[in-house]
Amino acid sequence: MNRSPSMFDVAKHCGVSHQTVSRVINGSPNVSAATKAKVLAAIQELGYQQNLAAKALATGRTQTIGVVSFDSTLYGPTAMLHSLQVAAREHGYRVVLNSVSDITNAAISDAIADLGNANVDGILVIAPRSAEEGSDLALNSRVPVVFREIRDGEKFAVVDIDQFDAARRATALLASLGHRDIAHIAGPLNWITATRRRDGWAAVADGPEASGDWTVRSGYEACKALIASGQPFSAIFAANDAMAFGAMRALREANLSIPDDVSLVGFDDIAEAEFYSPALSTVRQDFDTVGEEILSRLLAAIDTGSTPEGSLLIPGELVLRASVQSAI
Amino acid sequence: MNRSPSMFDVAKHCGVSHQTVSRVINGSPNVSAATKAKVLAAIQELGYQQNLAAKALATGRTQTIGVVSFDSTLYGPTAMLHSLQVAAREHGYRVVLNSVSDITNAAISDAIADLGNANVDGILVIAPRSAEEGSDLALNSRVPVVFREIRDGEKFAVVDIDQFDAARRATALLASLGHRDIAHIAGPLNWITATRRRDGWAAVADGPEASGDWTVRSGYEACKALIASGQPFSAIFAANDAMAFGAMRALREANLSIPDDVSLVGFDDIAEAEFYSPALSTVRQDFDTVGEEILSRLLAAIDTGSTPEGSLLIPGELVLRASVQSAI
DNA sequence: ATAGAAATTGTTAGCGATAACAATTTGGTT
DNA sequence: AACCAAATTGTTATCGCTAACAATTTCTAT
Repeated sequence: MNRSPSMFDVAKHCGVSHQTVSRVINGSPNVSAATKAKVLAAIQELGYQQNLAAKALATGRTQTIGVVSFDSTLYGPTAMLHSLQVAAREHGYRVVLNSVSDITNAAISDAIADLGNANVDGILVIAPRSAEEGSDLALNSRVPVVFREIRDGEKFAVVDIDQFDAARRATALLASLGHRDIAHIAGPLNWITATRRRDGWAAVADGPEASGDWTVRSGYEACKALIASGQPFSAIFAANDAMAFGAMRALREANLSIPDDVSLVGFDDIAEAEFYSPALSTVRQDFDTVGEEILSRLLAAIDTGSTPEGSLLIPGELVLRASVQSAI
Repeated sequence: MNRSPSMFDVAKHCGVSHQTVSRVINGSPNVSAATKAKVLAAIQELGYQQNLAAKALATGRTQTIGVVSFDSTLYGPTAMLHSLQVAAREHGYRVVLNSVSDITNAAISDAIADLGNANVDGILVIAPRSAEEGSDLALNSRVPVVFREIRDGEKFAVVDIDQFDAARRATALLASLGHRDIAHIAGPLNWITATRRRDGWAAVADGPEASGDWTVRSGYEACKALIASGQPFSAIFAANDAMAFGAMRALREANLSIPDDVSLVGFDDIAEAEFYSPALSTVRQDFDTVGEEILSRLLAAIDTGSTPEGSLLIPGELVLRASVQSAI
């Protein structure tokens, strides 16, 4: 079992110094074409691969960013991670994942700390944040951190879709169609995202409210509860498409037609939404832009050695489909 | 800008040698309780964090596995990655992601090579594999690699759901209900998974066939094509739930009732499937088990320094719901 | 031809940890 | 009290790379 060749092996193999090999690998301009070719050939021949640990130790950089994600197959976290990966690869950065299975501040702090000594150059927290009171998020990271979501009052750098505004506009759309009683199926209210969307709804509408946990089933149950409550409503704004889909089933079972009896709006614009019956009106979130922006803020902080600051809110995009109708 | 404290700083701070600090950190049994406490206090006070790059350089281990995943929000890859992360964390391993955006052998080879010099202890390829002819997958990795899917003829270690068998059983179920003409909506046939499921269907049934790209829309189009072809069928086996959902819409538009006119079976058992109208019969894949098995094979190879070998096929689980009915 | 500048190469010293071994302290027996 | 073994600590070399500087070669202009 012979160990992998090092720079010295390559250097010896073609009669130069290891530093010259290093120069070739790192694209230094001051290497003659002849030696460069020689070195490259030796690298090829020996199957040399750079040892990143050694490089990291020498430079203090790893070209790796840590990502704190949420361990689930929910659409939001999944799509966000996907977009981020694409952005990271484009910028030549690797991604180390550290997902939390619950979104408490304690769990997220732990994840950040763990990534901190995994020698990443910076950290991106794309996991949803908890709305529950309790301990603050202790951020004693030596590397810059950018969030996708922060609590009111926190001063960390953040890039997100403007959840409140998007929800407000979605609800306002229903109101503008003449709906007076607009119900809401909220997400789990220990998620900040869920509270933002709820608040956006509440800023415009007044109507019955129930909450689920983002799943289809919970949307179904929540909608049944809304119906059973006896409170009138002619429209529902659901905090995500999956729950809206569950609501569709509940409405159908109650012999309520969409959109004739009840207009319905979701949130996310998942691929299926267009194919629901009827096609679902919803809010599209541009995760690609969020990914690019959040990463570029982090990279800027890494390069300048500064602490990332400021917040960027990207508007959601209303997508109008057959599930809404004028109330008149 | 003072650099992070090193072991030497901690050692000096409490008057021991750096090696003793190392022993405390790595839980060596031969440290007196008194010094241990002293060191721990100093670590706390200085906010010392271990430098993983240095540790990796010294030990040759990183406690990190590389994962080659597929860059998408499709259910399969997403769920697989999720399960894997959970398993990795349980075993104390970090995950470095390197996703490919196309599944050619070339792209996957590159991703493996890149992870290879990212100093990972082992590599897991959970990305779907391409069925297209062409260059073989060159596996010149210095660390062990386990796959989630291999081509016939490849001799790499592999752990997967038995796609062929699951598809065969799903189709056989329809046949046992008296269906003679069972159509198939295949996935993209440049995916091995799609060919396996198609082959499983073809092993039992004979009927019209169309193929999509896993999306709802493509299932809708494929089903319309099946209907337009005029060939008779009383059941459809779709290669995933999303396409089955698209097919539902096409059937409804053609005034065909499910399951009275056409029985329908999908594949994946996504959360929504139970709430389709009618609820969709499908095949559930136990990704958690795949994740655990694939990881434990890799870790075994890492520990023993051996090359991983052998294959494990985990059966899919048929889930029977309202979308199928006897043909009689 | 030759000095001086520019380009190219080589040498040495860390980065922060572990491994292997050496040195010291502690404890138990006679 | 003296001695040996066991437990605890310290010392030095090393992992593979880059940074900083030193040395050499090559070119250009007189």
